[in-house]
Amino acid sequence: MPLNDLDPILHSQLRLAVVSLLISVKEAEFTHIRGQTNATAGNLSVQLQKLKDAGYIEIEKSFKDNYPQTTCRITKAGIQAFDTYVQNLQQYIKPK
Amino acid sequence: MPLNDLDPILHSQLRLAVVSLLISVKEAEFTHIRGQTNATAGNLSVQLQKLKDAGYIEIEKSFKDNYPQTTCRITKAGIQAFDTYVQNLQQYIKPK
DNA sequence: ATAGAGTAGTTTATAATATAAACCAAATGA
DNA sequence: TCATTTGGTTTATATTATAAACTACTCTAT
Repeated sequence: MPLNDLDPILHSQLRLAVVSLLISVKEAEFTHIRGQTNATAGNLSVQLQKLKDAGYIEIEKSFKDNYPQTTCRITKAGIQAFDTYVQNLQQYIKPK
Repeated sequence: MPLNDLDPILHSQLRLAVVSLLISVKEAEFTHIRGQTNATAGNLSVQLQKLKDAGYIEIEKSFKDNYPQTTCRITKAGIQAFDTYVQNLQQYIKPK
């Protein structure tokens, strides 16, 4: 079994954590993701943008209680990419 | 269950492939690893050095049929680090 | 009303990483 | 003999991740 390449968009601790989280909750706010991942706001902002550029998540901006609110949602492509990533990764980590 | 940090030495496709390979075969030559991973020689050279610096592999240089030969072997620390990495990674990729 | 602190981010600069290109030394083959 | 090949290493460059600085508000207390 060959070692397939790992999607570089997902092979990043923070982006993987974000996608992993969104896979299970479907939708989450910036601040919540920040809390769950312990990322700095700047880093999270950049990485969310990359996930959006890759088409793996959607970002919706609104206001909640007068404050800006950024809501993230996983896309079909994101779920698909995650599944493929996990499949490929198994080849690296499963005992032979 | 919290998302533990992933060892940055192992969270690199090529280094992970190298360690994964060495875990299963115990010992391998530079050229063999290069063939299995499709890495360029330069990249592999650098990454092997990093794994050595981290104490995850041993590198032994000798000559075989007049040509230089670089043999790599996993260390106890390498096995331990890989196990921990896999454990932590499971939190990211396993379905919740 | 306004100064100070806090919220929710983005942008930009820097540090770290990965990768490729160039190079080296010796061996082999035409 | 000189061009190629083998088996690498070193160095330069592109990519990534991260932190620091900044923007644009809001809230609270005076």
